[in-house]
Amino acid sequence: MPREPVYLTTPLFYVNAEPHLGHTYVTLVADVLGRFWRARNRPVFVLTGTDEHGDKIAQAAAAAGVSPREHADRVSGIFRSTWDAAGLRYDHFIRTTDSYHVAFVQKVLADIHAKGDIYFGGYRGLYCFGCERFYQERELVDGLCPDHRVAPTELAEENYFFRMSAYQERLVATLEANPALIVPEGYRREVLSLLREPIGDLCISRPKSRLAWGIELPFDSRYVTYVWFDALLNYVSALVHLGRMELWPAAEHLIGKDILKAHAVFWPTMLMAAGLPLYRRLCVHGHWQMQQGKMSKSLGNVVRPLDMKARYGMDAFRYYLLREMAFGQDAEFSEEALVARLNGDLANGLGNLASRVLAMQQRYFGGVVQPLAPEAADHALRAAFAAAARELDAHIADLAFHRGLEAVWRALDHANKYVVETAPFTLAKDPVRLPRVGAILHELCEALRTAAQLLAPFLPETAERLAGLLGLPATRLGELDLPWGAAFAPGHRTLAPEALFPRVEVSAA
RNA sequence: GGCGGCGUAGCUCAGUUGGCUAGAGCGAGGGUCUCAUAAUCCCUAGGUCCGCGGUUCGACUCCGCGCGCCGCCA
Repeated sequence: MPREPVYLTTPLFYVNAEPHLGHTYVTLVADVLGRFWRARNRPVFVLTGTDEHGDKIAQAAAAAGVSPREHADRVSGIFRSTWDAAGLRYDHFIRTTDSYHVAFVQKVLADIHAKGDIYFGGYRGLYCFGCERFYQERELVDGLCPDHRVAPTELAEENYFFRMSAYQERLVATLEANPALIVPEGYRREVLSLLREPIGDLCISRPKSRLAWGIELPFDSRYVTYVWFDALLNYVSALVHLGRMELWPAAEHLIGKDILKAHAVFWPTMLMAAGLPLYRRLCVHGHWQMQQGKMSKSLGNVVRPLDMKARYGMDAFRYYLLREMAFGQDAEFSEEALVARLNGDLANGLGNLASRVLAMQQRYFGGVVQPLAPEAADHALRAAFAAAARELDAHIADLAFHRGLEAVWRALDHANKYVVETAPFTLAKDPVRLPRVGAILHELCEALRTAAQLLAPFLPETAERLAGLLGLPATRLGELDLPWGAAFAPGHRTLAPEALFPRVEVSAA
């Protein structure tokens, strides 16, 4: 049976800032889902990249005394190298300045123009030359530009407009017919509520006299295309370029709630105009609120992923982000909470379990795994892990990463309890009971192996290390996916324990 | 101003279609084991479930109003 592919996308990151927590979170989610579905034998493709056109980029480049292209090259390179260094995987990295992307955007613009869904029209508004942008009345302070404190000029400008309004009705009908098109549910309702009002048409051009750093309109060289029309098309242009359009209907866009409207209104109507099917799902996450603590103040509240990796290890950082945020809702970021998760869940929970099991295996049997002889408590342990596996799958399909991890930890907690209740360290004092001790430890090795398998998409380094300590140096999850009892052949040896997660002292900050 | 979300133990939150004495984790306090990363395990919190009304045999869970945060839109 052919497996349905999963095409995951992150937003294209605007090259006006270096990678911070928001960029990192969504890229991490793409990485985790990619690993998760690959492990379940579904074809996966992950796309990320950078958005490089526009006013702000041209300004930043000018301020730095370089060309827009040079500026974009530099920052785009930082994004790419950051994801690589952080171990966040993607299959293709697209830049909106890539020639194939530019060509594709122009082709789509030409097609929609020819079809009659792009028209030329006038626009009149209040323009601030300092900001190089139009202002709404309500944005002004005492009638003045809030930044420059000068009165904006009333300016009339002619531009091209995309006939977005023509697709409003169809979009509403589509959303109503597909309850899972936008998740979590709250965001779908928000979009439907937004669509109760006329959405109007979308201005998609800027005269070159005002902005030259963009993709030229194929039907009028005096203009470049503006923002979203350029950036959104990346999701398709990359596939066209790579000859992978069979992935298109499988698209699952991961975005932050700040760009919901662009992805839930602009993008679907653009696809309709372009004659393409809609994406499968739009997955909207909340924002990380920065705690105004002393730690982050000096850093300007910027959390840099590689700093976190250096300080706590990438897996601990990954675990914290996934465990602490309910996908869709806002969450607060704090290093104290990260350390609490690291010490409590990772070190005391998972890490310590591995240590005690491997130490006993070593001490009592020289690392050699003994035969199984399941009793009631053993069956209960197995059941706990079987339940965790089921719950994990259900929660991840729902993007509830925090619930999925919680389910795995319930099983790990059960295993720690099992150690105390079966007390192999006490039984070991009586040579007659040694076979039972061996059987208990075998059960626990299976528990650890199962944990490694379940956690691999979330904590890839840890899963690999744990498998190695168990004497199963398989790096591919499939090799760990065995029936309980099948992983350790007679004579199999485990290694001496080593701390998976050293505790971090709370005062260190 | 319109629409939507949220408001549950110190903290972070669960609480399916309304129903037995409202739960978990962390923190805090007490205890235990000793295999382990001074870790594990056990016990302990008596919280106006934002407030006020209403529907109901019965509401944290439904309805209305109000208050407080937050978001989107105008």
